[in-house]
Amino acid sequence: MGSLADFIEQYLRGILIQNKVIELQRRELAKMFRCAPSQINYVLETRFNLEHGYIVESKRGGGGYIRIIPVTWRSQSYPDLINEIIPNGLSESDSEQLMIRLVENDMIGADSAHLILRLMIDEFSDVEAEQGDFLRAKFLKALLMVLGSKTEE
Amino acid sequence: MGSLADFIEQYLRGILIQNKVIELQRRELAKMFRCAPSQINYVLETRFNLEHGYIVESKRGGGGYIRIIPVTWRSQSYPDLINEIIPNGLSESDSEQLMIRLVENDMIGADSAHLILRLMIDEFSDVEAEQGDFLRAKFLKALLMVLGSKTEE
DNA sequence: AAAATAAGGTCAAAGAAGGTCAGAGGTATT
DNA sequence: AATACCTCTGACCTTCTTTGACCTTATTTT
Repeated sequence: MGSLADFIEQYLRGILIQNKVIELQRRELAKMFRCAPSQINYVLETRFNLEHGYIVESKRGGGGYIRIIPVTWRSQSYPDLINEIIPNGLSESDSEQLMIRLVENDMIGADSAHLILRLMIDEFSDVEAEQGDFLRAKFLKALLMVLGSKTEE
Repeated sequence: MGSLADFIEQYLRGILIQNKVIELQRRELAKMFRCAPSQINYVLETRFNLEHGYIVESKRGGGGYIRIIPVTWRSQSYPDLINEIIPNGLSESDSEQLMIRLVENDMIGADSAHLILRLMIDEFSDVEAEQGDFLRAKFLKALLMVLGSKTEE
């Protein structure tokens, strides 16, 4: 049943109940669980990625660390939803159609939609066609991720 | 935990909250932190360079000193400011530094910054280097335009 | 003016983290 | 049983920090 990865995951989740953010050293954690340091990376990659609602930051060298920051989305599986809705490339006209749908589905306000569409057309117009489509998609995806996160400032 | 460089950085930032400009002696500071004088240069180069928003001046010889001067962005209209701030290309580490400055200048919340940075790295990691830098810059520009418009949903 | 002294600057090398990836070994699915 | 998927490790890589030996510049003393 519980694999080592599962235990490490549980341990980290436990800490996250008490703390808003985790900051730890890969070496130390690996030592604590008597495993290879790269095992920690495995746990982070498979259980604490953005889709799962976590941002992982790290620094190498002396004083290095790994930091885990939870993100809350407006709904569970929000990232999945976005990935479902947005294709890998968006032409200008694709973008327009999609923005209309997003407004209809209450994912963004009408005013924002106009601005976003304008930017998707203007800002990326000087980018080579295929790159542009690609960038538009990436941009919209990321934008929705940010807008959909309950980070509140 | 924090490296020595981090502590020295903290110390200097603390002083900068009280004073508009810092003037200090490398030798003294090194003695205070019991480290090699060149360590001070390291801190200045990595944490108080122009990209981080500081100008460092110094003089050698008797009566020598090191001066740290914070530079602030000229406040202008939002779109102009964005264009002024963001260069044509942003490497991953450029992005990190810039995000820190954006937070320091209250242009975005700290939580959003972490998320945006993660997206800027993840979304373009499979793009060829130079193109990636270019796309990151475009991306951040457009993103700030949307986030900076208070259209409310 | 020359010499001594008092700063700060540079750079390479060692040390201290964390990252990556292929492959071995398990477990589950069909 | 065969295949596919998940876990785990170890060898090797990249990045960040810290120090020390040596260099340059400014001031003060002789």
